[in-house]
Amino acid sequence: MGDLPAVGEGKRGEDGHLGYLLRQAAHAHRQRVEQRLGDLGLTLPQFSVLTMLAAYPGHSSADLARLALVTPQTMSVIVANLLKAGLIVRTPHRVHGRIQSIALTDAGEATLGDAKQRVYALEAEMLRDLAPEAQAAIRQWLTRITQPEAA
Amino acid sequence: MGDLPAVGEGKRGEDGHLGYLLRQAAHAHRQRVEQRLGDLGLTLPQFSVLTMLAAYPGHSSADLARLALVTPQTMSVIVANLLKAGLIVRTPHRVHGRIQSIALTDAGEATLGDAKQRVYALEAEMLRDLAPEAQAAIRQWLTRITQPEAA
DNA sequence: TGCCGTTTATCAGAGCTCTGATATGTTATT
DNA sequence: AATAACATATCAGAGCTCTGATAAACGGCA
Repeated sequence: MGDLPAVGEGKRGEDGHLGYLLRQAAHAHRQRVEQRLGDLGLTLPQFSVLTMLAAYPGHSSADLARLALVTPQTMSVIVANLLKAGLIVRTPHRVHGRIQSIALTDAGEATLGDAKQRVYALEAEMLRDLAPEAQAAIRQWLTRITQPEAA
Repeated sequence: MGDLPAVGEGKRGEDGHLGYLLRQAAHAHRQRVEQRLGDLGLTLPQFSVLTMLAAYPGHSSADLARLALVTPQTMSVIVANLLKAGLIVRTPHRVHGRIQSIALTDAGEATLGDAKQRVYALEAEMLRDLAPEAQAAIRQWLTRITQPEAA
């Protein structure tokens, strides 16, 4: 029944299917991030949401969902867990009675500051020894296939 | 409180963080695949497992977990759902009393054949109009950051 | 032979993600 | 003013993914 190939060999390497490579790369990165964020009790999606809130404060869960390209239900779960951890607070919107504006707490700011250093160091590692043209090609491609029209 | 950027603009585009771009690209691809596989009732992880079993038949759930870079528990869930759908079967290993060898059923083969055409067409779309050097750079990078040493 | 470490499989609990459905509040149309 | 359309939030159910713990079967070594 044949032996199994090692990571990076044959179909598990550069000859593999792009979807497979893409999934594994994203997965490996997430694992590395959450390993380094373990003692902060922060997941990668949670880190993303905190980062978004720091850049665009006062927005709603629905806004964040659009920003992260996830459904409102998904964002609702992440927001609930951040609330439970005391890293964000929700206040009723002044004008719109249904909207809940979200902002970072002091604890949220502090945790985000800690986490950013670690995550950004990891990102620099990913690009180490990469030619500028290669970096540009990768960024362009990732951006392109994220667009709905790339279908 | 400022407006939100559109997909592909500012931090949501080529200037964004790599981890963010990587996550969104993998996510967008998965969504597109599962949309096209919807009538087969197949998810992307399930498709991956069927493909692996076609290439390396007779292996165990633990083998598949190593192949897909996921934990045995995760693979156990996927295998259970494929069993429930009748796309795979498990038989006790001849020599080793604990191992369960897994193989595709006829239904599994047929479903995989259907799915492959759609998924591969999607992959070709992702690479359309891409220079060979850019393709190579992307494949190399994805392979590299999947390796544990890329940390 | 008997114990120890490894491998396989599985149970429990948690977070992220989806689709589908429902309730409520806002805005536009008639 | 009443209705329709839209946005926000939430509940329910499902699949994927993890960590941690447990049990069973195999292999090697004292």
